[in-house]
Amino acid sequence: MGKGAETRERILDIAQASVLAKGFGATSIDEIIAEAGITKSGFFYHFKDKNELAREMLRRFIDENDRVFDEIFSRGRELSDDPLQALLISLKLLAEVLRDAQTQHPGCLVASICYQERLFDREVVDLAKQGTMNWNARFRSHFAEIAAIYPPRGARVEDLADTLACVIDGGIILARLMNDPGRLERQVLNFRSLVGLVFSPDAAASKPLRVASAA
Amino acid sequence: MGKGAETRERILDIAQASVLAKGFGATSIDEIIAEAGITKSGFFYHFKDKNELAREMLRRFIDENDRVFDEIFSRGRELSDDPLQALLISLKLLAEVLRDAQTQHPGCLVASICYQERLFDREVVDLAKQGTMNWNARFRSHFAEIAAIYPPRGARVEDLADTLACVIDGGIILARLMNDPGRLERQVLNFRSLVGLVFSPDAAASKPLRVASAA
DNA sequence: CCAATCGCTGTACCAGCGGTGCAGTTTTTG
DNA sequence: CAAAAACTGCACCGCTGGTACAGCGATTGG
Repeated sequence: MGKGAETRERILDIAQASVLAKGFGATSIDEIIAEAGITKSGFFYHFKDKNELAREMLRRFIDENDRVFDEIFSRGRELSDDPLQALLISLKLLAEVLRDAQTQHPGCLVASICYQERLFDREVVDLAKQGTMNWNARFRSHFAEIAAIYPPRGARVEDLADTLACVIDGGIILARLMNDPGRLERQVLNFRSLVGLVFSPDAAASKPLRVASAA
Repeated sequence: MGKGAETRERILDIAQASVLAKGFGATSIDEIIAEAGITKSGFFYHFKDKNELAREMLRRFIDENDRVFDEIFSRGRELSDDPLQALLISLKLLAEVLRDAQTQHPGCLVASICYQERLFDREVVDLAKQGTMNWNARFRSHFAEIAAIYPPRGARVEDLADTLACVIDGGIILARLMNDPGRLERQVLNFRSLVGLVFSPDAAASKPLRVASAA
């Protein structure tokens, strides 16, 4: 890596940490260059404006995210031949990864961008959109594969992939707002249980210990 | 309503529309006062700073939200004595309201604030937190009531309330990002199906028409 | 070895933003 | 009719993203 690329990466690292901690709008260029030990001219040599910074950050973030997810879901496949079991394993791994990642930086750039749409240009928004579509497609095909074996009950399989995206994005918001990192993990695990319920071969799979109360 | 309160409300209306459309950071005071037909001094006569504007906006928003939700969930109770049926009815109504409200204002202020935390002071964040806690408490007690009659299967009842919040917040993000308003409604309806599954008195309740495929 | 490119620095400047201070004026109301 | 409320007008501040451009040392391909 040449010296230029090195500085560029350093800028992106600093910016990403700041954006995830306090949002894009609250992250000033002056702040970034101070921490990076460069001048304003130096910054604009690498990025023509703040939009380009956002775009490159998002690209990196999505790539890294895809890498982690690929690992999690191929690991699930490794550990079980059954697609349902594989998914349930992967969801457990996902919950753990999200729990641990939270101490590092508890935010989702995509959602952050979504809520400040007008600050960004089309390219940035499209990138966020594409990233979300890719990751939903992954789940949709996984669910379709499972549904071919275990007839789903109750829920619409096509919407389950979106539900997972919602649970993660919503979980991040909840965990942040409530200052309770465990909430995100619990939500993913709860989703996992629901998936198990939807595709359970028979109702007996999770028969509860009959509650001795009303009705 | 005196003239002062009238102007104040007008400012809040304009600000809210702008914030929901393009985010808090992208909403400038100059813009608001231009549309309201007042001067900058006039604005600061009503609100000492942008934080106070955010706070009052949020207060109004949460109150209005609570009002709508109260109506939806009391309507559910009216239409059925059974708490599970009441909730399922309410969730259908909720899905419809969210679908229709989206053309009006397609955002959730609370999440918007969460993602720009550092722009706001403690008071604003606490207000958002309190609002979310109140609305989750509502669902938690509703679910507890149902669980006392219908033993839940699979999912943890304590987390289901959070899941609904996640589905709504996440659904808003997804609908915005994908420019597909229907997604939010589908997600709430899907959640409704999952609730039905968790609390269904017996497995037969939603037996699917057996798929003639693999396995 | 030298010239060109790379990777910056330094300086000067711009408009828009949130915000302050304060004196003065109109409008409302008890 | 006077006091209080609801503003206006203007000057000014620091920070922000962003532009323009001249220059300078290190690296590198011909």
